[in-house]
Amino acid sequence: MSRLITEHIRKIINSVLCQVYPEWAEEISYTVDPTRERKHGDFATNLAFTLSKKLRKSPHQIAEELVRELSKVFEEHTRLEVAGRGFINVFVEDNFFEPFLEEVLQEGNEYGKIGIGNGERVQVEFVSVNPTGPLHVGHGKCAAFGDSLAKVLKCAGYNVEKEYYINDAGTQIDMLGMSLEVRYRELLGMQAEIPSGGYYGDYLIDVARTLLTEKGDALLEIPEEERNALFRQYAVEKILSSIRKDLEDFRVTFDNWFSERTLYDNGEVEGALERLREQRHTFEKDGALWLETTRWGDDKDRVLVRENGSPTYFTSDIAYHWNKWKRGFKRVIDVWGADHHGYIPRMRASMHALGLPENFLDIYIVQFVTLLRKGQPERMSTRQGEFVPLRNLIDEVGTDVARYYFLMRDPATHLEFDIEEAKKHSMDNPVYYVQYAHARIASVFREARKKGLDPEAPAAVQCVFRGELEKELVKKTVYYPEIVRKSAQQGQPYMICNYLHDVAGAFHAFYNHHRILDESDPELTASRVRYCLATRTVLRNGLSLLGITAPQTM
RNA sequence: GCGCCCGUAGCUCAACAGGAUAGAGCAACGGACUUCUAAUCCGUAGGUUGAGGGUUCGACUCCCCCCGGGCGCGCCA
Repeated sequence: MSRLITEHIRKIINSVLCQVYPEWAEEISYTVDPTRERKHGDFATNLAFTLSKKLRKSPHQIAEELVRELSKVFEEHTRLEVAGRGFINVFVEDNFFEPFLEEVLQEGNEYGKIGIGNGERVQVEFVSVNPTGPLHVGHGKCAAFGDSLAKVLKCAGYNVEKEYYINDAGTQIDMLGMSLEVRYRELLGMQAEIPSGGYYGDYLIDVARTLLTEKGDALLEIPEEERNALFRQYAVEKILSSIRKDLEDFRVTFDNWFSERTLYDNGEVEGALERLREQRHTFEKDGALWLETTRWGDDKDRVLVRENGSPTYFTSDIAYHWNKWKRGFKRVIDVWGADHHGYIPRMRASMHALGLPENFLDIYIVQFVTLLRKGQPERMSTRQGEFVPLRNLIDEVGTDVARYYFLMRDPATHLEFDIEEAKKHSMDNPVYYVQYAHARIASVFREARKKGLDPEAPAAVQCVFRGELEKELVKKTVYYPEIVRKSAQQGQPYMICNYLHDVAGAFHAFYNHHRILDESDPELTASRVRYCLATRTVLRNGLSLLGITAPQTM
């Protein structure tokens, strides 16, 4: 388990706090952050400001008192000062970082794992695209986000399961089956028209073709009900397997694929309705059964069972989440496309209606992607058949680039993805910037081995920085566990991207100004190789959280 | 009309639970390869954080109002 460097400082401060202001030590909240500017030291805390509210004394005065006490407790190689209106700045000697640097090297691939999740069971459900057509680029953004979020949470100590919910029931699937049948008829030379609301995409022609070769040309003679089921099932099966293939090539995997139909087959939809009735949150009106979602802030109440007796999609979704709860998840995360955000209030309301804890369901909304090509935006919509399949993007820019671009921003914001820019192998491309740093380290290590050095061997050297660039690099490197924590707490993998870009920048600067392998100075070489080793570890581990490769050469 | 998201340098975005003089990259301009990969580095320039109020020691960050953009408001899924 990796240590957080600011936690280390915080512990020291807390111990003093307990002595000086025991009455506030518990409840006071304050920050310990690395500073932006060199003259403010290495870390700074706003403790005096937050205390000043409680103590009704000036921050500056409090800071001075605290510094007097803190100086007694801090190690010798730290210096404290009061700055500005009451900031406490902490200056540390180089070897302050030594144990943290050593930890990176010791933990290797495990570095960055922290325990804030306490092994709590969390489920991340994402993509869950209807098996009615291929994945498009927007789905790709959801896929990259959900997959990476799950990895980050796992790294933070949660027990995470990834799940794909297959909407294999309902009218859309009926439409799909009918559309496939139309394509099948066309192949047999018959006239047929795709029903309105059906699926026009060419992919169904391909499916019809394999259906024809696999099952022959006599399918239309089967009685209607059985035939419909056959076309439905066949279409879902084929499309789902192509979705799986796309996801696999995008390095997105799931622990579980959950079928909506099983909820009906196992009576769980009925069970959920039963539960809602027990909780007395349903009522009948106009021949339908309703859930009083307005009670928890929804705009209007929602229908659970239609006048014709069939449950709505909403109902099976409630049953699905009830099922998640019964499976023992303490917290579930849903990742939805932006077009579903109007669905949030009723979903939250239904969780209340079931009697589930307030924080059980977490919903992330992923905004759309605008794909640009030479300034020309390309829209996507599954129905019209004019969409950009994720497959095309993977083929064109590759999985690494696509994933990075999807992950580098808050998913709640619109993303402009310029394909031409992304294809450039240049500094326009942040993916390569990060990967290049990793490849450079690999290259240095190859060179070292040629010279008979083993860069991976433990070296008996201490942190003594020759210049700010070395210190900056090490400081950033050992900050990695904090980034994992923040990223997990806020559910934001983009923080990993920003951080890695930052580390890569620190490395490139270091690399350009310092000779790493210096035969005239073995000790210097040894310590610089250590910095490289630590940097490589962090780059590699961070990239793996993003599902992006860390290349040896470029 | 109502609800949610967004608005920061010319462009794309940061700013980590309210902290110090708002930072990067791209684009522009000027420099650095007899050396471990120049897909790199160093420097210059670029801002009333959409507008206006409020909260306080302190606001890009929180509250109110307005402007602009996106999305959603089915007994569809």
